[in-house]
Amino acid sequence: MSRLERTFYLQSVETVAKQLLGKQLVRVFDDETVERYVITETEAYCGVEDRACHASKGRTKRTEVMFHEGGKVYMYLIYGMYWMLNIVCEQEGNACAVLIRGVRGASGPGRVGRVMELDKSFYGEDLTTSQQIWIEDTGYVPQINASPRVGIDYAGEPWVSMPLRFYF
DNA sequence: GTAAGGATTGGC
DNA sequence: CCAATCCTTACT
Repeated sequence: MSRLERTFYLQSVETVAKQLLGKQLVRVFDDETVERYVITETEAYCGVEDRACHASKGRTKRTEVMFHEGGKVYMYLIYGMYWMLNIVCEQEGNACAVLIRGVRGASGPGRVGRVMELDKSFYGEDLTTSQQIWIEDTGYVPQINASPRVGIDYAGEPWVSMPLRFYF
């Protein structure tokens, strides 16, 4: 199977979030062990206007990579213990990203980061060139379901109600 | 410098 | 229901 290239990540964040379902994350660990994880759940975060998106806080050291062109990894620590894996999308400056909320065998974004042994060191990693993590097409196109995003009540309307969580 | 809170999880 | 645990942001 082939690694997804730049053009895939430059599509709209909502499109990427849906298209990532069924694709597989490939992770090469330090001991050269290779593991593949099929993506089963994602959420789209849409730039500086989306109050649920960290980029709405402005371009800071933490959110910097989200302002780059699509295809890079945005990692951040939540509740002092869970590393979240996000994929930056769209053109440079749009500040959009897709949160990987679940893979086959690991339901929940915190578990995804733990199972794949991801942390701050992956911040800014480029999925089109990295030797440690990338995404491949499987040819499988699942039936997609959508619902509001989880854990962003603070964002208020209309963001809290928008169906930007996708799963199958 | 200090304080508040979070795109969660697992245990009581 | 609630503690764990630490980084980022907001304010003094």
